[in-house]
Amino acid sequence: MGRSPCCEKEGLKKGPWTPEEDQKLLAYIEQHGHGCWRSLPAKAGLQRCGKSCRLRWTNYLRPDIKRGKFSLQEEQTIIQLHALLGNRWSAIATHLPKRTDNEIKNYWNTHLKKRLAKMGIDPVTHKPRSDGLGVGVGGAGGGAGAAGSQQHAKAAAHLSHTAQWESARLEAEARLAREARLRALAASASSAVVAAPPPPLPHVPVPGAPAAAHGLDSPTSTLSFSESAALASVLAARAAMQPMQAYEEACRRSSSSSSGAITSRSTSPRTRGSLLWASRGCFSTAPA
DNA sequence: AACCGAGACAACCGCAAGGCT
DNA sequence: AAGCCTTGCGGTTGTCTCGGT
Repeated sequence: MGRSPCCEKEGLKKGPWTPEEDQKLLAYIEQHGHGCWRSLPAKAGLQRCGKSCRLRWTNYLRPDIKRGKFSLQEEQTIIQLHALLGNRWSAIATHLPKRTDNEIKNYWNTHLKKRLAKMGIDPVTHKPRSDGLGVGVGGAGGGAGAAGSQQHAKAAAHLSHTAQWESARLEAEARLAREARLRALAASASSAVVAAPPPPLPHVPVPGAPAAAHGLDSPTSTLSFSESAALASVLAARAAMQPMQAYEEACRRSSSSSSGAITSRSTSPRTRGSLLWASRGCFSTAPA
């Protein structure tokens, strides 16, 4: 269980990546694939550690990444999956096409967590806070009274069981899918190296459509469409017990004061630059 | 115009799992 | 079986920008 020594070397650059570095990394991966990350920086002429290169590629440079604000559908998916899986961002990213775990994690920490807290929902347990905030917003039963609380407890027990089962199933499915993908990659590796095709146009999801229905894997996806659909059915069942209407209502209220977007600020300059760069066709498919 | 605090997000750090020798 | 190496993951930090004063 050793630890990667790649970052211990001296003389390696850290901090934000420059466009030149991005270009070098992209060009190298387009031509050769990433191969062994540890040896990549030297081959690509980068003064970075392999880990840094891998992160940059995974979270930023990959051509199959969608950037920009999250849709309401995506937010709901994140919240529901977080309720099921907790902080397992990679598993959550599996069900959000073209989103990276890092992006989802950041979005949760900077937006969703705060908003849920504001609504009186504990972002960790996804249950209404005991301080009385957010009445009628969270909880399966949602109502007051003995019958309501009994129903709530019943539903909570069911959810707990569902979450445990789903968590174990996800792990197994992810493992199987990963193996299948590796086999497929190995089979196609020889024919996918030179002459990368033109970059695909960014996929624009249909608002309101289930993520799985896009038929596309997320950047970190390890599950097939049918597997995603299976989880989607679980989510749908759970959604029936979740106060998502209240959440949507809260979103509408907040969006009316923040220009429709969930964020109070529009796309950041950094993101704007990335989008501009992507739109110029700097991205292209590359063997992973 | 300058300063300051908050928000947003890219990037880093350290740990753990799993493969390979 | 044991140790090393690579990769993946989640938590945290650093940096930049914007809005308010």
